[in-house]
Amino acid sequence: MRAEATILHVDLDAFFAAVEQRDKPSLRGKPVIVGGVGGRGVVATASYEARVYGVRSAMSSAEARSRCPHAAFLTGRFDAYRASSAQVMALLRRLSPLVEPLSLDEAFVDLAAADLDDRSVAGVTRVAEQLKADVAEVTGGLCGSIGVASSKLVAKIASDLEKPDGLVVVPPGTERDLLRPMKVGVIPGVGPATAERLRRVGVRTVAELEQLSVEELVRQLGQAHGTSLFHLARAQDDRAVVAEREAKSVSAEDTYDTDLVDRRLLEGLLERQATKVTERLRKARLSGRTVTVKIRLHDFSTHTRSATLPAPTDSTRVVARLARTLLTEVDTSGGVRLLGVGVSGLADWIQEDLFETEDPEPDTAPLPAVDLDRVTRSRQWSPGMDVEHAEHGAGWVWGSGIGRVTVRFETAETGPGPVRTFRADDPALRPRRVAPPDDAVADADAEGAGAAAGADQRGGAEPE
DNA sequence: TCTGGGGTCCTAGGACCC
DNA sequence: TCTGGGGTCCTAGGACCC
Repeated sequence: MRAEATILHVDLDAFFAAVEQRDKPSLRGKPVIVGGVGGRGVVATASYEARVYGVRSAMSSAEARSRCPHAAFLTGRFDAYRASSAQVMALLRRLSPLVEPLSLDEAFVDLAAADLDDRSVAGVTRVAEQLKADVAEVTGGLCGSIGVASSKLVAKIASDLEKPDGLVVVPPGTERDLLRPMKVGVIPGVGPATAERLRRVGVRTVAELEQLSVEELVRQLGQAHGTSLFHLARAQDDRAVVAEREAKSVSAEDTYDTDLVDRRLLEGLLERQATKVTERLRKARLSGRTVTVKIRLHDFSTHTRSATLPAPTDSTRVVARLARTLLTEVDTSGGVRLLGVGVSGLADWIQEDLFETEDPEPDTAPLPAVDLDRVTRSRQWSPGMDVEHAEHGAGWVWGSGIGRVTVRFETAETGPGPVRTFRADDPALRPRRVAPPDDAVADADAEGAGAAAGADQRGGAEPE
């Protein structure tokens, strides 16, 4: 928290809907709803005319339609939104080099890094008023709401106070008085689950939140969330405006209008998503080590399965194959409503390039299928393990825990491949229950056996 | 016609290292 | 022999944000 109100938060009003109304004059003054129009769509943005009818973001499109049947329902035109967003962000960067976009329609600007001679409340108010005028001009009439304060927390809350087309500057020193009467939910990070937990200990407002000790908050909400909320309740917030944030993951997911059961269809859809994700990775010159498959079943329960490769990849083949294998770990026989593929553990593609070999198409080398029925020799075994841990010609197989078997796909030709853990009850695994071979017991007893297995699991394979 | 899609961050447990 | 302790990596799930 600084002595001056130099953190500015801009939030474009009903952004997607506003772009539509700007581009299609016939929609102006009418309720416009942008979002999924399919059977399972939800509202991304509702114009203020639609909000009158109680239509809100994240509401199902079906409900929105019953509340406001005469609204224009549109699927998003994201290229148009991106273009307008870029215009606004460019404007912000002219104001200050320190701009942190939070999404297409929202950003923090650090005015302390701006070339400003008057940082008084009156001074930053003039800056914000000019900015609003500039936004309208460059975008062809879009409105934004602005909050300016001594911290990110208060600037963001302030930008929301007079929406749409709002401007609130919070004078330094008055932050806590502003927050105290507000519901705890105004604090970013306090969603329905946290609000409910707090309600159960008698806390509804920020003033009441202030009464809780840090120990009590940590007990209720965990270390990170508890301590952070303790400080935010007191308007203590030193988070910096960070201009360049690196992506941590890239993913694609789709919800289907009907629950899907057909295995081949699911695999095909997974493949398509893997293609989308890896194309985006390559475009961003990124690659990643961890592949995650997300599956939402008919009952809306959501499951993820992930596996980490020994080296980063941006290969469609590798990601698709691993995704397909991961899919087998979840029982989808009841029907799948959502399927998704993500890649995380991102690495800089350029850096990886330095280690590229001559092979122009390393992706095309097929990974060997590990035939678990032919697993013969136990590599590590400990009493009580459900599944034998073994190695065989096409790959290493070993246990990383009771009831689990980890396989590394690796051959002399392909080198280290993906590592994946199967559950003992995985139908794809069909482990044979065998007595541990003598040498495995000896290995397990021997000192250093664990270390050797660990090196392999790291994707090691490199000789020490 | 309940409940999108793209993300981020945190927790917790197990394995493993030193 | 009756049992370390800190740190990291990995996986699964959940809360949250726009």
